[in-house]
Amino acid sequence: MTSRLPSTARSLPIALIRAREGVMAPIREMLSETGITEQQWRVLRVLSEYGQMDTKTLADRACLLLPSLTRIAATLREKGLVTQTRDKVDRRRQFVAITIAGQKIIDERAGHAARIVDGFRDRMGAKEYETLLDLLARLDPGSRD
Amino acid sequence: MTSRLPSTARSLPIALIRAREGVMAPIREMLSETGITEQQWRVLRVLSEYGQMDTKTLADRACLLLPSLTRIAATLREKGLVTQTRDKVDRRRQFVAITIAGQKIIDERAGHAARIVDGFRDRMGAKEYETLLDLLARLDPGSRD
DNA sequence: CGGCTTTCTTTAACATGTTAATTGTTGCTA
DNA sequence: TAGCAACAATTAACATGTTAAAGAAAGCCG
Repeated sequence: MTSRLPSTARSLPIALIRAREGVMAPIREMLSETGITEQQWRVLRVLSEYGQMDTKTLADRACLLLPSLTRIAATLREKGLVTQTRDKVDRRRQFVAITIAGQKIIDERAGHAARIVDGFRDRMGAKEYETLLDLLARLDPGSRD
Repeated sequence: MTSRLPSTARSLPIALIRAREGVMAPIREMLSETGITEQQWRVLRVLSEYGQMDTKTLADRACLLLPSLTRIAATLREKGLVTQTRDKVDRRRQFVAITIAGQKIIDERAGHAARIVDGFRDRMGAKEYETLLDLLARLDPGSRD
C-alpha cells in the first residue's frame, strides 16, 4: 500500500540531518572560539554533569562510538581538559574525569550555549519543542520504545 | 529565566543524534549487502529521483558538503554507478548522472528501504510522523522558517 | 584588452564515523 | 588450575565531516 520510497525532500533521515545542521550551526560557531569540537564539547558536558565515569558509560552518554571516544579522550588529555585513570580493581576499565581547565571551558560557555538552545525553543514554542523531543525519543531504541 | 543548559539527557542535539542512529541502523544493515554507504545511497537516490544535475544542486539535495561529494562522486564513478560530464557552456560546472547499474541498485533495494521507513511511521502513527517531519523542518534554516 | 571579482570545484589537513580485528584482563568451569 | 569464553579498550583501515586555501573558469568594468 505505502511501499514506495518517499521523495528525498520528505525523507526522515534527511530531515534529521538538516535539523541537526540547523541546530548545530550556531553552536559550532560558538565553539570555534574555544578551539574544541562539537564532540569534545559533548564529552566535557557529560563529565561536568555526571562526574567521573568509565569509558563505556561516557561513550553512551556523549553519543559516541568507542573508537571515536578513544581518540577524543586522548586529544582532551593532551589539552589538559580531562584525566584518565585505570580502575585498580578491574584493570581493563578506565575512568575519565574533567579537570579544572575543562570545567572552566564549560562554565565560560554554558550561558551562551543555553541562550542558543532557548532561542530554538522560543521560536518553536515550548509545547511543540517538548513534543519534538518526545517524538525523537521514540525513534531511539536506547529509550526502549 | 531559562538560561541553564538542559541536561544532556534532554538535549536537542543529542536527541537528534540518537534518533538518527535509530533510524539509520536498519537502513545501514540493508545497505551492507550492497557495498555502498549511506551517503552513496543518498546520492544515487537523489539522482534517480530528479535526474542529472550539477554538483552543487546534488550536494544540497543529498545533504552533503561539496568536499565530501567530490570524493563520493569519484568513488561512485569508479564503481560505474554514476557518470560525470563537464558543462560545455560553463566549463566550471559539472553534471552528474546515474547509470543503469546505479539505477539497478536503487530498484533492487527501494522496496526494502520503503518497508523500513513504513515501519517507523506505523509504529509512531501516521499523524505524529507527519508532525515530526514538520517540526524537524522548522529547525532547518534552508526551509526558510 | 587587462585586471579584478565572483563562482564552481577541488585539494589539503585534521577530526570523527564505522566496522573489523587485536590486545590485555577477568571470570567461568571442567 | 589450565583453558576458554566474555569483556573493556584500542588499533587499523577506509569513508565522511569540516574548515581553509587553492585552481580554474566566467563575468564585470575601466
